[in-house]
Amino acid sequence: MVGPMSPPSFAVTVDLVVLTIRERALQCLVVKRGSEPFAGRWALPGGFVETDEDLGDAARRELQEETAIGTGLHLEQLGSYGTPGRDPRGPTVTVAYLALAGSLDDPVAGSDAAGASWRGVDAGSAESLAFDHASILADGVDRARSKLEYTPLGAQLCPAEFTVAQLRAVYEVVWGQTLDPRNFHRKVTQTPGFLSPTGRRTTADGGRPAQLYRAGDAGRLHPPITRAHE
Amino acid sequence: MVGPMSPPSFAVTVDLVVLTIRERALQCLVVKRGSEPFAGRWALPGGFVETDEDLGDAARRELQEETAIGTGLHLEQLGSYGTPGRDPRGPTVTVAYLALAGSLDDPVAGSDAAGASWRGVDAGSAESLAFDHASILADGVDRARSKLEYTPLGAQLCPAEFTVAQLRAVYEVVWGQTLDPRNFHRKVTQTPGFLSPTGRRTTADGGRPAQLYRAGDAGRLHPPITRAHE
DNA sequence: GTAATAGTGTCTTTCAGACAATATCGA
DNA sequence: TCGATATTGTCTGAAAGACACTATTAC
Repeated sequence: MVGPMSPPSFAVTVDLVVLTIRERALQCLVVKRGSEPFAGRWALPGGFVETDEDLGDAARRELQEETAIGTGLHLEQLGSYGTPGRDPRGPTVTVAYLALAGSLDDPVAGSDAAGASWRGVDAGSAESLAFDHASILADGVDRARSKLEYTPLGAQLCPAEFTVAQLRAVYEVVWGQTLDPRNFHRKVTQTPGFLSPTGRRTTADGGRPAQLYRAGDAGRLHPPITRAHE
Repeated sequence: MVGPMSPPSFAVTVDLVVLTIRERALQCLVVKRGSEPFAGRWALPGGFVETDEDLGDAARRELQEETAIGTGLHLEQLGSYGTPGRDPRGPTVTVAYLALAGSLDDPVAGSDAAGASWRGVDAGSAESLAFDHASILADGVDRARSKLEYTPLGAQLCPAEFTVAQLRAVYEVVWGQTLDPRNFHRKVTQTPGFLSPTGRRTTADGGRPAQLYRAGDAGRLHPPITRAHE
């Protein structure tokens, strides 16, 4: 029997998968790294957790520092990644968070980072991300796809006020399939708590003016919105 | 601008929520701690991650060392917990894993720990767990409840071969609600890939002999099994 | 036979998918 | 007027909930 040993020492980081819809595509917030390792490469926003800081608070702080986005964003823990060697600086575990941003809060500023931008989430353009961030991003997109099925979080990817058609576009882009406008309309308007009507209308899309809604207060969709699963 | 600082140092642990059904109740694997902090208190099995070790591997190793259970258990990452002060030894982040154990592999041995046992998961009996393990356990139970809806993992909580009635008992215990035997039978036997018949029968429960099944190869249930949500 | 559990069938309701028809705008 | 989009409605098929009924064992 040996005496008590001090436990192995790790650095802990948070990384954020922040998704939004732009140009009718699902896009992800990335920052250009200003320092080694991977200086000049694109990566998910994130950084070291302080020892007196909760994980979620660290995620919110890093998001604020690096991209000045998303006060009041819905943040959800996605998973943790600790494969040995994933960070050349030494043993590092990262806790990934997922956030969905409405299409309006797009202006992005860098402060800690050399730059920040949105980019598509398709496999090709994600390949070049630093660390294991391509894999984390893929997990985030998967999670977002699932969340849209059984939660009303699709509304988080819309502006504060939106039409049913805009919400449908979110689903179509995230799921990569077209949905029948009439059945979708029936589904979302008749699910209690999904949408709350503002009474206002917009005619921005041409055609008959559409009702404007904001996100309702439902926590979970019953029954879920179904999609063709592979 | 300051120079590069060494990042804050954390210990990283894994903790396991291992659930099974015993005595018609959902039970959880706990170990009695053999050393400080919380010596003599019950806790979830778990321990420090080595720096050259993947998180999932560490979870499997700790489970093996502390309880000699579960070679070939389904292991799934549950979430990470890093509230400052959660471990009196210093800054510690724990990555929790969820596992579902069939009712047969119950004998439990301690080696690192002073003892190991199953205990009910109800709020009352979980209160006394060390660290923030009561909260982790609650999250694990929540996750298990959800997984039963849209995956065939309920079969993982049964022996290798089981009857539809045994499977139904699993759902009833985990969800805390009774299900109609006839509708449940129709649902699980007609969902492709959920169950695979062995051809054998058992009469252990009295009455007409029941078909024995083993878990099928479906990854996801379409449509899901629904439960009354609150 | 009875008691007990397994399994089938049937009716009703709810809801998704397909799609016709109508409504209300701009040009 | 037309072209575009929004919204309502209708029909059909899949599947859940309720529950009668039959099947097969032990006693």
